[in-house]
Amino acid sequence: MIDKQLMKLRVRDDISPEEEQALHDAQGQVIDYPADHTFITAGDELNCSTLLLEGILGRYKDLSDGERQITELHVAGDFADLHSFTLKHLDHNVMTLTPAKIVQVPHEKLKRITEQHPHLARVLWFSTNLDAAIHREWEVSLGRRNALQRTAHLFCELQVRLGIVGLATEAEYRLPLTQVQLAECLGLTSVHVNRVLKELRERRLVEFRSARVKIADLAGLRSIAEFDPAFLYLDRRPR
Amino acid sequence: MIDKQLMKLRVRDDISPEEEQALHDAQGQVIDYPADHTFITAGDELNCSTLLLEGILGRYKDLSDGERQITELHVAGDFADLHSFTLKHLDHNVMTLTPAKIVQVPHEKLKRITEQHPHLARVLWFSTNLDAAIHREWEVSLGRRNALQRTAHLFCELQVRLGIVGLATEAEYRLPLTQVQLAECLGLTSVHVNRVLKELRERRLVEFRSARVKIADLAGLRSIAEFDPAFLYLDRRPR
DNA sequence: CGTACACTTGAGCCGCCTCAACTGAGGTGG
DNA sequence: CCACCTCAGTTGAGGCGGCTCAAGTGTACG
Repeated sequence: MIDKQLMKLRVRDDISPEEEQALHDAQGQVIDYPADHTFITAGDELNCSTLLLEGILGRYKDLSDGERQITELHVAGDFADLHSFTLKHLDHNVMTLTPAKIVQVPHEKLKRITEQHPHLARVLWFSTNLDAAIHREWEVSLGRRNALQRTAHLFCELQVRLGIVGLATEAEYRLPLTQVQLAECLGLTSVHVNRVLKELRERRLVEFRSARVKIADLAGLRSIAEFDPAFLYLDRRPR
Repeated sequence: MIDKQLMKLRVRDDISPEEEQALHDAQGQVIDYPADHTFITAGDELNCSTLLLEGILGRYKDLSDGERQITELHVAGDFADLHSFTLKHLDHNVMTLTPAKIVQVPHEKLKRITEQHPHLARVLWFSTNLDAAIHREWEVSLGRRNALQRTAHLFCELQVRLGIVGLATEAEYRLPLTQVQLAECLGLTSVHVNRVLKELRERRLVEFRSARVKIADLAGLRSIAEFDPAFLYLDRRPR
């Protein structure tokens, strides 16, 4: 059930059979959520973390004028709030953007892992640092890339991240998000996202339609986005 | 020498005398760097982390057109690249924005801490998650706040972070950054930062001049920025 | 067959950028 | 001691990328 999480971890690190077992044993309740459901609210006291099995989640913050910024997307295999293990409560909300299946991992079991499996603990620590690296890349997009580059960059990022867990090829992947949700990731309005998607289509780079991303020219897409997958740390760490 | 780091950690957590000793013992070489010096470049293989004792550091990425985005500022007491312990190399550069004194902490010693001091390991893990929370707040600023709010928000953030280590009062703090460097944090041009600073001054909220931030109206400043210090996790974590 | 919701497109506006000129404070060498 | 350079900061004029407002189209679902 946590095979996608293991695929993700094993891209970057060795996971021994004992460590795999420890992860298996850490699993708690499995839950299915509908789309558009906020299941963690900023400030809630948390005693378990959420491992995503299927679907797409978003971490987000709302402002008083109703604007929303999604700060990271999560795909199958991601821990959506592993950081709540050390933070105890979150500074942001977490919602489903599509219907989603998750499994809860009690913090008590994570604590035991830190005490009994130091290497696995470091691997989990790495996972939260990878989330931070994704945040940094989004900061660069939001601060310095224009709407076209920013959108292209997000499609490139998701192609790699979904590819790791077998949910994307170089040519396409399923992405059941609305243009409003994309806009909330990109710091744009949905109207402008719509125009950008049109331009990406007309330039024969990528087509986003009916919940699919069809990449016509991956090299070209990466080129205009200045996409460098280094921030996703795809190389293996020495044990 | 690491007293500011301990001040920072103890705002959020209990640090036992043994743990304090372990941190002391982890210290390696002390180095003084001049201002404007990039001492970690993306991709460099790293075997120690950098604890900042004095000065201000910035994590940043450059784009091909010469634009730069600073993704986080570091102040005395911060680990500037504790995450390099799990990442092994960084996806971004780290530079001094002012003259700075740092102490290196070998990864080998951090590894020993994860094996012998699980609680302290979690505290350090927390520190990197706090950096991620700061990244998220900057994403919100860059994505959804206008130039005035964004600038005000940064001044509020630094007031709290410098206050923790005794380098800021509610009324003022030293901040020897240029307007160009501020612009690189804020995703703006230095010309526009200059106009924003003028407006903040004219509105009697905050004055930034000759390396000092003088806060005329902290409540007002926080109000226009919608600043909520919750993202800095100032509450104590149960042991 | 009506309602809701995602998407699409046009027209006009505005926040921030670009380009450029100028001021002022150090620092340095003749 | 001053002429000169450099670099941070300041200000104005004009342009443009993305926003706002508004009116559509398409489609799924009751």
